Amino acid sequence: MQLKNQVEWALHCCTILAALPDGQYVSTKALAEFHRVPKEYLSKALQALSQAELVESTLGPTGGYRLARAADKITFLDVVEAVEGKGPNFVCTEIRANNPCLPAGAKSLVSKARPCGIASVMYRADRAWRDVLAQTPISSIVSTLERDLPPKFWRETLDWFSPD
Amino acid sequence: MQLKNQVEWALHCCTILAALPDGQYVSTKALAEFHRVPKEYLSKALQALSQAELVESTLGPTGGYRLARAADKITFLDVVEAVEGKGPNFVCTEIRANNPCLPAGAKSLVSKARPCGIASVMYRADRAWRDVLAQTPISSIVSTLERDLPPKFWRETLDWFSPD
DNA sequence: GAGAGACTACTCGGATACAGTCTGTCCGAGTAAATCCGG
DNA sequence: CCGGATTTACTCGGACAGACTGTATCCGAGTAGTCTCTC
Repeated sequence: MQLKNQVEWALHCCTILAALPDGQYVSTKALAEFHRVPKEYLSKALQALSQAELVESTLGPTGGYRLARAADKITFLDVVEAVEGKGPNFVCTEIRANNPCLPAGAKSLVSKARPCGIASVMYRADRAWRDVLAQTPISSIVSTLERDLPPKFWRETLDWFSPD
Repeated sequence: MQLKNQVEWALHCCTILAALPDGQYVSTKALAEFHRVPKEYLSKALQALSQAELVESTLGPTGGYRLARAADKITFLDVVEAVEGKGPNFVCTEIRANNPCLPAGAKSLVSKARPCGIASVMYRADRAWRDVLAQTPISSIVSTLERDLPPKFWRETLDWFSPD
């Protein structure tokens, strides 16, 4: 059970978009070349972000993507769920209802009113995972990058994306 | 990104083993019929538990599985990791090192000493998930089952597994 | 009645098959900026 | 010099293929109880 590669790519692309001046569009091509990942496939991840309304796109030349809202209003969870889906990582198939000792009509014993104890624990864990992601905005990564990377490389990186 | 079905099955099987009298062996066949799950496939999950030394098996007739240690010493995390593997749900491929602005020899900038900020957050979330699972022993589910299920059905269920 | 051998029921592990998802590529349609061309 | 047509560069969406993983089945080898058969 492992998250897709696209999750990692989407997160890196979002931090790039967050680091650049507000409103600057960046093309899929540029993002793909920068990270050395297949352009057409990365495009799928960006489309997912677009559909989740985390980024917005413009067509035509000079087109591309930019964040749809402030970088501190976009969390890791937003990005992960956009790419990976919002479903929990555990799905209860209610196999407890297959207990041959339970009468056929005893659906009430296994109804939503008495959720499966095992599923409850798994859901709680899933929520803990999502909570951490929800508490971390994309902007926080920009800060650490700005602090950790030598200013020279940081400036060159930002310039790399700017036209002319 | 979703956990395997086998995880759910393994957890349910473990709670059954935990609920039965200490040391009682239960065959794969019985567990499979009880949960209405393919026997040969369930057997794979049980083998994984066996390999992780959470359960122990005996061959021959009256053979089967039983818990290898007390039910309050076996956590959800033990079972999940036995079936699903111990690896984190996010793997960092270090695509930040592909930044074309970084000189070829600047490996030190992206070394373990400065872990990728994005990966750090993902690992933190993964740890939060595992922490919840590690804090919940299998025995806790037995308690809630005993409390929620009418005693009649509970007794019949335990009897279902006992030879005689 | 006792002991040796055959039998049975189970686990274990490997081999195999099928479906679904992940990864990656290709192409056509639509769009907006830039360029070109004719008046 | 200006306005309309063409070109260009991008997004978007669908179709497709290959690899990998998850799901499921089957079978043979090994093992421990049980049964049978012989003395």
